[in-house]
Amino acid sequence: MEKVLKRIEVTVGGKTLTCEEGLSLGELFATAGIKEAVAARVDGRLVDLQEPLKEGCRVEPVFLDSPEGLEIYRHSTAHVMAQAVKDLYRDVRLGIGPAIEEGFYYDFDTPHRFTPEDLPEIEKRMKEIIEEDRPFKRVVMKREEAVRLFQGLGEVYKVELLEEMDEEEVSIYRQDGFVDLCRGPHLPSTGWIRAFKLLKIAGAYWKGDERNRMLQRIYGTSFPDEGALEAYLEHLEEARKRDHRRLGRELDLFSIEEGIGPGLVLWHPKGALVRSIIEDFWRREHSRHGYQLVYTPHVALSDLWKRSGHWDFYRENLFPPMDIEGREYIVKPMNCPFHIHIYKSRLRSYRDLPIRYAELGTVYRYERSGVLHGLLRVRGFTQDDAHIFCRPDQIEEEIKGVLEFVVYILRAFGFDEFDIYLSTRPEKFVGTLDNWERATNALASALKAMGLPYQIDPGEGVFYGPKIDIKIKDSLGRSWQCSTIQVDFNLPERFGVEFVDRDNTHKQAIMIHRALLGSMERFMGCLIEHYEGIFPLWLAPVQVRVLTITDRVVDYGKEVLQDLLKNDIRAELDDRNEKLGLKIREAEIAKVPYVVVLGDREKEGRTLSVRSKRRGNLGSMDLRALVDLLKGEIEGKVSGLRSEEEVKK
RNA sequence: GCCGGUGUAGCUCAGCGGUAGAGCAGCUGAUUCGUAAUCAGCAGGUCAGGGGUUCGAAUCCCCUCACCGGCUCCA
Repeated sequence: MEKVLKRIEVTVGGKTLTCEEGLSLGELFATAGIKEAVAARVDGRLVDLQEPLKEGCRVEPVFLDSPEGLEIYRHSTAHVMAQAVKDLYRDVRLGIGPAIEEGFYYDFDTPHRFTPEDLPEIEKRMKEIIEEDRPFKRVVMKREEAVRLFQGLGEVYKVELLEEMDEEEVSIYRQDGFVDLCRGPHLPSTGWIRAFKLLKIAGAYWKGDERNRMLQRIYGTSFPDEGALEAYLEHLEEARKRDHRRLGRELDLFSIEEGIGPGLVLWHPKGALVRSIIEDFWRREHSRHGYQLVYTPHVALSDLWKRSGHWDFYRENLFPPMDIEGREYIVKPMNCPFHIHIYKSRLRSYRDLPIRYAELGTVYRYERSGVLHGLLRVRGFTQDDAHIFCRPDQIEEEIKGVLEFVVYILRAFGFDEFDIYLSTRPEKFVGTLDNWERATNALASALKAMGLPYQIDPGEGVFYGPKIDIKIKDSLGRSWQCSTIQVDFNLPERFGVEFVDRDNTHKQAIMIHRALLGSMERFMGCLIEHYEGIFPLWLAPVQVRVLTITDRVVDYGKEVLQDLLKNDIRAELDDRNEKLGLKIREAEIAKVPYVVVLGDREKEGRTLSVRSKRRGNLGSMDLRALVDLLKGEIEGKVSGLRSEEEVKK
């Protein structure tokens, strides 16, 4: 008897089509003329192209140029890598192997210690697997069945994952003899993978918990074509060239010396100059924005830290106490208790609030040795700290003020893109639910009122209160966490931070911690990479270098130098008897934004030949014209990151 | 702290059981030069530190320290 195929209706990309029941999504796309789809979205759910169609579903193709498509592609590459590793080495047990932002990784537990030399071998095997074009086959089974399957394979980590799942049914994927527990979807077959590269080997705790066994992780990435992969590798190279540790040494900005100690920064004159310019700007803006500047000591009695709770909650980050005349002192890990004491040094009226204390406070924290990283993670650093004491009814207004301020400050450094996160109450917390809710709402409504888009990070708040974190995107599109705004219910309680209200009763004040730049160290590290070491003129440690061509013009060079200095331009003179080409080259390498070239012609006509680092030879002009040009650029805090128009404006 | 890797001249690196090398930087001298490297000479190292194996160790082994890539944590 002839089988009659039922016709069903489906919606594809908004259009309704009729087709045979049992047709796969891949076949459907083929008949509909949709090419290059790697998977499909059916009623909002991502599925394989092999899946058969169901009556009345809504289907959208997923392409490689979408984030989901690329993720599927990379996830499939991870599976191929895992197969290659299992093919090449014995006793390999699989951890997890997801796609990540710029590629993928897979964790393995094996007696074999992976070395960088293994990567080409694994890549070679991967290429073979891709060449063989094995289909990724999805199989749905009962969870117990999957447990038995993976137990039989000795895949203890997969079994552990399965045992933690609630689902009755799970899916596994097979290609060749390789089996993996996986939600999917995947590419139709291994042959779809075109360009990939394995990048690095690292240790990683099982489930990210340091109490667990450490697995070996291999990172890799894959792209739709070789060109995109090449571009990505160039991007990595570009980032390497901008590494602030490298530029810090090359530009003589700072160093971290073995004889001083890990995570302790020496600021060399040029780095210190840039830092002091930022600090001057910071102080001036804080005064203008209603903050009062304070200074506080670097050490204090340990009793202070016991009262603040740091002794209990923050012990692993404290430098050990020191005994002075029988009393215990601690090097400060934070500035807040000092600011609280200044607040408490007299009675405060509700009329006095808000009170805002700001300090570039240098703190010391013991950071585990493995986490230190250039200027970005150190043991001694200066926070651009401030604490706002206010009444509960002032929270939202204060938060708005801080948000406005932070955006203003960050923009001055050429950061225009932000990712903002609102972190809510964690499991362990102090304070009342009511307070948490009020403060969280105040943070959210301040963000809304400012029109700043944000994401919620549920449960990621600090134990003492909710917070807003602002991540900046640098010129390479990388994210850096610097700014943070935190409401604190803990310290006002512990220290009895109060004000006398209108009704003559004492009420607890609200305390807000905030840092705009985060720390001078981290912010400078970030700035160096953001600017590629080419500081905008207002920050450049040397703004102009005057170059003489012959000894005959040294006296004119000295005169020009003095004129520039008199006009508050940071200038230096290179009057060595060297060829101009060499002097220009050295100025370029030192990333000096402007050079002034002086020869017999300039001396004769009392002019300057000006060359810009970013724009090349600007030709001849007189001193006044140069100073005006420089002043304009300095005043406008022109960053040069947005190219010509900004400079010409 | 954990996993892996790396420590050789100020910097970047070669040498990987048999007397420590190069380029750049530095110093000295010559050169007076027009928009990214003038030439020559000189000097510079307990091969991270300590211990071991060996007739002999920068090289092989062990320990410590620092750094690098990750994990965990974080301004």
